[in-house]
Parts: sequence; C-alpha cells; structure tokens
Amino acid sequence: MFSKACEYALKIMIYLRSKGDGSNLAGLKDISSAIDSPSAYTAKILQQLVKAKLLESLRGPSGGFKVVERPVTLLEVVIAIDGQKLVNSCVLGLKECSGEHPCPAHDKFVAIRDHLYGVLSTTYLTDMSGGIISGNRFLKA
Amino acid sequence: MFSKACEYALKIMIYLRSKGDGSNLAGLKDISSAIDSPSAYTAKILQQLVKAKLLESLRGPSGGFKVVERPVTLLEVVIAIDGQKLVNSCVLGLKECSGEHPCPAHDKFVAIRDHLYGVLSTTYLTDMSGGIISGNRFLKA
DNA sequence: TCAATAACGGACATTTTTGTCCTTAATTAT
DNA sequence: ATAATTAAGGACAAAAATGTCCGTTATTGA
Repeated sequence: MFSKACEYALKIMIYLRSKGDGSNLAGLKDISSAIDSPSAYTAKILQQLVKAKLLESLRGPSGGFKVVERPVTLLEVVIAIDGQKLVNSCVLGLKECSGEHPCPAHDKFVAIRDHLYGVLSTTYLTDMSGGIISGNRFLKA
Repeated sequence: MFSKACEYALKIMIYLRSKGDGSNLAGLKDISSAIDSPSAYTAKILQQLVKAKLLESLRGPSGGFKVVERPVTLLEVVIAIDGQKLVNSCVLGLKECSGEHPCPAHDKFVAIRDHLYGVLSTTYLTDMSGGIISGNRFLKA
C-alpha cells in the first residue's frame, strides 16, 4: 500500500508529534531507535520531510527534528514521500483512466479510493499520537 | 496498491475471460498486445497464473491460454501474484499488528482493508469482462 | 577559539522488481 | 517424419527501491 520509506515517514511524524509540539526536539538516533528503522536511511527520509516543510531541523549539539506548528494530516505525509499515485493513478495502470475512458475496475475502486482519501485527509498526527503517549499503541514490534 | 506484475495479471485475466469461456484460447502475442504489456515479461506472469491454477495452457500451434472453468475473483488473482500482504500486513510495517498490539493507524485501516477485501473477494472476472466485450471499458490507454 | 555534536548531502552498495533473450519441450498440420 | 508454432524455463540485464558510508557544514558549549 505504502512504500517502506512512506511507512517510516508516517512513524517518524507520529513519533515526533507524540514528543510534544514545543521546542522538544528528537535527534536521528532517538527517532530511528523509537521506530526501529535503519538509521542512515531514516536520515534520508527526514531530509525529504524537511524539504516538504513537514519537519523543521536544527543542527549542532541539542539539535534535531520537530514537526511544524500547524496541524498535519496523514495525507500530507504520504504525498510528500510517495506522491499522488496512490490517490490518483489507475489500479490497473492505465495512463488515462477516467469516467470517459475507464478501466473495468474503475467504479469499484473509485469507492475504495474515496474511502482511503477520506481517512488520510481527515486524520491528523495528533489523532495518532495519543495512543503512543498513553502507551497502548506501538510504532515497533 | 498492486505491483506492476499484478496489474498485468488482472488485465490478462479480464481479457481472457472476455474472450469467452469455451475452447477459445488466446496466445501470448494476442494477450500482450491487447493489454499493452511487454511480451516476455507477460509470459512470466502467465506462467505464474498457470501454476496458481487460474489459467490453463496448451502448447503447439493453435495453443494458448484460457481461464479455468470455475468463477474466479479478483482476490484470487491478486493473491496469486502479490501474496497476502495487501490484505494482511500492517500499513505501518509492524511485524506484529493486531488488536492486542496495534499500530496507531490500526483501527482506521482495518475499515479500509475490509472495504478493499470485500470488493476483491466479491468481484468476479465476469463482472469485469462485460465492459470489455461491449467496448465501453478499456485495458489499455 | 576549539572540540564535540548533529543535520546535510553526495557517492556507493544491495536487494527487489521489472524486463529481455535464448534454448528446450510439446503439439499441430503438412 | 518434418517443419512450423507456441508455451516453459533458465540465465541475464536494467531500473527502482532500500540501505550504507563518509566527508562537509552549522551550531553549541567549554
């Protein structure tokens, strides 16, 4: 469904939000250990999230990453890493698939896609971070 | 959502069903041109579908492929190529994600997954092939 | 000022997925 | 029988995704 990179990105964002909104930074090692991801690869994803303006970073000792102030949806994270394809492109891979020129699965999957889009676009990081803080949801095995 | 191979597989199956149930075979060249896929790669996928007992093949002149007699769902095709992961594994990639040990997105995605599973398991190739036969659904651009 | 720390960024390595090529085996029609 | 046709299957190639390494840059605190 999501690429590995996108799975990591979602976990990163949820984890960082669970650390609080304020000046509460987390560094690479902290993050990759919290979400159980390869550290160097995680660094690349953090960079992408900073470029996408979903994270802010500070260098130097006591530096790290934090989520931007405004509310962030899961959809923004997914699009930042995997692009629009999950939500836009034809499930059968047709270049052009629309009401005018539909693939055989078009209608059935419009409904699924709408459902997915609805969840991703209305679920905020804060909706996910509560369970992490209270300890009954998990970001690693 | 689906791998490229799985997209091809779904198109192959829908196309072959649209050719009729009987002794009406289609060969590799016919198929790969109908669904606009690389021929040699398509041959590999056809082999997988034969092994999965979703297709039968006949060699020699006037040979080719046809769908097995019984009704086949989209889910069977997806599982034959992409395995169980789309329907089973955690969207955030947790090894173990369940009601006992859920990821933060667990509940929201159970609903999406159920929706997807429902469509895949109740949609048959015949439901998709009608539009191809009548010419108002398409398998290539 | 200097050393330590942490993000940045480029190059490289590995693995998986996608795609190609070519030989072999089976079948049909001549 | 033989030639033509078609699927089967192995080996290889290219591309994309995932993952690693290492030097550079910015910042902090001593």
